[in-house]
Amino acid sequence: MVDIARLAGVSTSTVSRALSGSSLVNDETKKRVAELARSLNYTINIGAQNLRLSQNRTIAVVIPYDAANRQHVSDPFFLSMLGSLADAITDCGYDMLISRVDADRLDEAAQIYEGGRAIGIILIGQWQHHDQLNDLAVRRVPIVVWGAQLPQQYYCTVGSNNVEGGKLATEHLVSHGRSRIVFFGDRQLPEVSHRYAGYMQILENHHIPLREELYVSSAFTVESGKQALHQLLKSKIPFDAVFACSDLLAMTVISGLRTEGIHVPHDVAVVGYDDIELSQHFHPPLTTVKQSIDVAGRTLVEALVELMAGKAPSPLLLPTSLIVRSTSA
Amino acid sequence: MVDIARLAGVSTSTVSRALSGSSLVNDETKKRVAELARSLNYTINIGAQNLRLSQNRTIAVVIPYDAANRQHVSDPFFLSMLGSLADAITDCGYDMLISRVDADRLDEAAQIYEGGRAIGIILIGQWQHHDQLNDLAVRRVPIVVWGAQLPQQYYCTVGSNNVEGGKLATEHLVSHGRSRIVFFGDRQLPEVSHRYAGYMQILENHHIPLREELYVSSAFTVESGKQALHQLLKSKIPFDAVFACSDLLAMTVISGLRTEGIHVPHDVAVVGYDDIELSQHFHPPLTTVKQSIDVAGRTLVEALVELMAGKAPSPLLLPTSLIVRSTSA
DNA sequence: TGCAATATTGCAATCGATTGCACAAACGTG
DNA sequence: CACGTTTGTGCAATCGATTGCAATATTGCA
Repeated sequence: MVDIARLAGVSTSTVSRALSGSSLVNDETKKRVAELARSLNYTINIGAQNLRLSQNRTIAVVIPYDAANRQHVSDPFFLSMLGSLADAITDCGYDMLISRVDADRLDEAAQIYEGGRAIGIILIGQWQHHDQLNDLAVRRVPIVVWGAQLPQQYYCTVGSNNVEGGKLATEHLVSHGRSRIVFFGDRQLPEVSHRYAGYMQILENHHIPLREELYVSSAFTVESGKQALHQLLKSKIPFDAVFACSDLLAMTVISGLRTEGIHVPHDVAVVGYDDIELSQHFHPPLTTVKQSIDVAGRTLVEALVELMAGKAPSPLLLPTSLIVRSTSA
Repeated sequence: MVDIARLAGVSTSTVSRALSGSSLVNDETKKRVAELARSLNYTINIGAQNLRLSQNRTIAVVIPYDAANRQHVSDPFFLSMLGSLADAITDCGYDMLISRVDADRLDEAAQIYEGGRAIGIILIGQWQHHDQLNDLAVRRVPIVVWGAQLPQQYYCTVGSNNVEGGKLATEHLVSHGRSRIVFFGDRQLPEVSHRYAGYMQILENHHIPLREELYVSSAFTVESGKQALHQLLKSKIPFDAVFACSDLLAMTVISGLRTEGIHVPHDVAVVGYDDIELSQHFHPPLTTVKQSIDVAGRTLVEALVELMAGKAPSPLLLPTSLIVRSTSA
């Protein structure tokens, strides 16, 4: 900017005003400055500008990760969410910073905000970090979390209606005559526990006994799903349906059953969760509970914008819907 | 920082030095400052620090998008790459900024660098932007592109060996007795054109005539794949294999063929490209050419780091490998 | 021509950090 | 006790922008 000022024979004040289109500057001077800036490939230094104006257009997307497992980012639903957020954040004119934070030190996320790195945070992966997230909210960090609404919650969540989703899937399976429905997922996680609650309620409505042995604990990874299925089959517990907590798990289950000669949906019906793009191209096309990822991304950003504007957006539950395809006929 | 200085009864200079662990500061003072900083939840303002030190630990990942189509980020290979980059960039201690840039104005990407927003750029999506990318390189923007190496190229690319990939797939199909192999993709794109070159060469090696009608142009979207397949089937051109330029396209093709009662691999063998995670869970499990996404992410970052260190890394070709599963027996 | 009103421009302080240099206190030595 | 060292701190300039206020140039009008 100093260079431009010198070449244009004016002060940096004038250059600054000219580039920001201030009406205080002569049109001719403005034009001269603009041309010089273009010819020098000059770009305003955003860091300095942000410092001076103490503004910022960056939203941070934080992904907690387990330092012990060194797990990588690969879950398709998760990645789709990232894509959706990239779209939504860009459309609102913000920049998007992706940050992986040690799950045991989520307060580091606060530093992203307090250090002026970003003006707000979207966190994907509520897991069991409820207390840490509450701490962040108490510190007045503008943060919106993708996940389930819990009691005693001071931070804002956006999530799909997991209870409803659990009900939809279970009701569908029951209405197709299934009664020994395996629940496949980790109910220690808030979102999954809500789905389990929906599952239980439908069973109760239909006077179907809830069997603890039909709860199969599995993390969201393919490896974990394979193992859990293996355990289940080995235990010889009879079942005629599986409600899996993600499409990826559902696909894993279907593949596993197929190698055992168990036919889907004839012998065992399967319903997944998420409706990722590949579910419809899977064979057989997957019956699943849809969470609209596009809507999710947009809603997260909207909630954050509200929060940053000083409002207190209430936790949001997005509707889910059952997509019936061929794994549950 | 001023507050801390006042409370600790020292100057900001001392606070700055204390926090940065300078040996010039008395240990006792250091401790006092550190405790105050902790109790006040103080975090250093990174923007100001960057400005003063003219440093920066941010790498921008740029995704060109077509303003006309408003297409969203959803391709699974692409999303996996994003995840892989997030891992690699974080592991190297950098921050990751995601930026979608109008494909016709890629020079805007230069502003991210020149404006001090990031110290280097990784661009995913070479498409047909060769000239614009060359312009960026000429402007000395540290940029590494995921894509194919082209003649007259001044920017650094990292990509898989597409010619080899094309050969692997075609050779495999030919060796299984297929001779009317449809090539499914858009050969106007550099990477695809290299795969096509490999395809052609293997055909020639085996004295199989190259038939223009077996080239089916399709973009990387499901929609486009469906349409292209529809055209192909309508034209009644006989074929006994398909080499699709992505796993997503391969799955689309297999689904489409199945609804027409054409059996894979008995009637038509199919080979995909990418080896995304879901390919192995697809039914039938997909034979495909693997590009290792983990390696890709790490390599892109390494190349960029070299480039930023002032070296001139040569374009890199990552090896591809054929993963034989059940769609090509 | 003289003076007020208006249009442009520059000076200098500021955002929050870092750091070279000067200075003061404490210490060691002859 | 005087003087050179070592140690610890503070002052003030700096990074690249913005902006209130003062200063100057231009114009309009009596």
